[in-house]
Amino acid sequence: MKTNVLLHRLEAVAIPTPAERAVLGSLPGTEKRYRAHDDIVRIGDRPSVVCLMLDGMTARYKVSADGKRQIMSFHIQGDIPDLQSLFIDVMDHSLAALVDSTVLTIPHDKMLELVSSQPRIGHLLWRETLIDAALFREWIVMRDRPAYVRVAHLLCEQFLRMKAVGLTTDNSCPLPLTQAQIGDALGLSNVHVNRTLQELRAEQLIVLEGWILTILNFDGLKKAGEFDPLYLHLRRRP
Amino acid sequence: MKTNVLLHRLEAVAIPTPAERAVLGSLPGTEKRYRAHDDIVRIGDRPSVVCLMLDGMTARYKVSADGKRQIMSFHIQGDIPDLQSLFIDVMDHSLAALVDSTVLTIPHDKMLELVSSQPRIGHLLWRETLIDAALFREWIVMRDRPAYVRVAHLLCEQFLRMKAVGLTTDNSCPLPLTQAQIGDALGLSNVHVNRTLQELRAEQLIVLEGWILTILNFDGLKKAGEFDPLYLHLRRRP
DNA sequence: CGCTGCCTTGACCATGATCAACGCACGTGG
DNA sequence: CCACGTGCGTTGATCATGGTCAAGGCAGCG
Repeated sequence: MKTNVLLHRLEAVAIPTPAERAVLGSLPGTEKRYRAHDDIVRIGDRPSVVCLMLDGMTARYKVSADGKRQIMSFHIQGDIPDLQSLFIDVMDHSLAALVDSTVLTIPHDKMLELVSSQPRIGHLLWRETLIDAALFREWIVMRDRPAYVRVAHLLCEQFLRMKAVGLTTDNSCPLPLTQAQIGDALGLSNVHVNRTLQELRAEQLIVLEGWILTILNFDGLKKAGEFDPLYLHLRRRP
Repeated sequence: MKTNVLLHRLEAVAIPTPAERAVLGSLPGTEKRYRAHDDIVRIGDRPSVVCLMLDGMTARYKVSADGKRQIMSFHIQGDIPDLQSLFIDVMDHSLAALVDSTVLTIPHDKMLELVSSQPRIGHLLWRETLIDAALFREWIVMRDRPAYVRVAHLLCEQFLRMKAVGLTTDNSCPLPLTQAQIGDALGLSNVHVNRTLQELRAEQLIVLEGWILTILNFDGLKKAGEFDPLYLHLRRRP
């Protein structure tokens, strides 16, 4: 079932009933593949589907007045980056694949049926969008910290989000981002990202090469990034 | 009816049915007053109510590692700044009154009854939280622009949000913020906010005195702030 | 073999922080 | 009614974080 990634996501918070599982499992959708750098949705679009990420990595972004790309969030499997389009007609930002990625596009009307017939799933999806917002808030705050803190913080966040969906092995996770893309997300130049990563490497906190991040000292990295995972709301089901 | 401000907010998007109006009107809540600087909810709290703002101005904030207050959003009448607590148990930030403010606290269970019995209202409230998120995204992007742009942008945003709830008169709106608070929101020092405001005044774009903002040249201010209101999703009902 | 994309390094520079001080309005108490 | 304190706005001087520009290296790929 392609919607397993979604089921898995929701299961972290509440145990689905058999009925809910059935409805989720029968959600119709079309699998689509995008190449790195492809736009999936563009600012100004009025989508009639949402995208459930199955594989790869995408980013929401805007282009600011001086032409710089500003990344506002990264998305991995189980995320529905454009869920907002269910209730807000016009996209106020774009969504692009950063590496080759697979998404399941699900028509708005099917999603609306889902949240109407299964209100609890609706609430869990609502919750997901609220956590999105929590990440945005954290990113606002982090923009005021020095580059060293910002980079360390981002690495902590990415690792824990990867871990939550089972994409980590030991202390490693995929991180298919160029230093320029990290810069676009943190508001730093690629040059400065490079220098900051070197610092973190020199301190034996991380290894980052070939799209793989390995965290050698998570406590150290957390301290470097002033990182408190509270805002991720990763709490497992009580 | 104290929930009129909420009804008014939702009416901007969809015409409520008589049943919906009735349910909204009978929402039970307790009016509470806060003085300037009071915390309404604190990071780490597990609220059992949400706060519908009736009057005044509040801000969500966190305190970063070096002790600086980081404001992430401003809230005015009709907003429910802590609506997220309906679905996320622990607060990941605090909410404070910036001036003397009045809120209506509504128990979670009443809100849950509301969104269950009136799904369309639920969807409109969901939409409100999605617009919140859109503002957060915009703030992330703006953090990369120079101080002059950031300040102009914030003034545009505040004016339009005030206008949407009917708090403007001609080209003026209340703006009960100290320059230090503006700085906390924009990631600028109070000193630099001061200098930037002087620039905007010198260019005959604004008058800002005694908590009242007057926009002398809205087009000019929009240009200065690289401001495009798309992200506010202020569209009136079609 | 020669692109092209990405990482790396060095030199210089600007935006905005910090520190310090002062003015001014307002409120409070003697 | 005046003295004082406090909060806020204003100004000047200095400094640092991180941007920009420029160049080179290296690996993968057509």
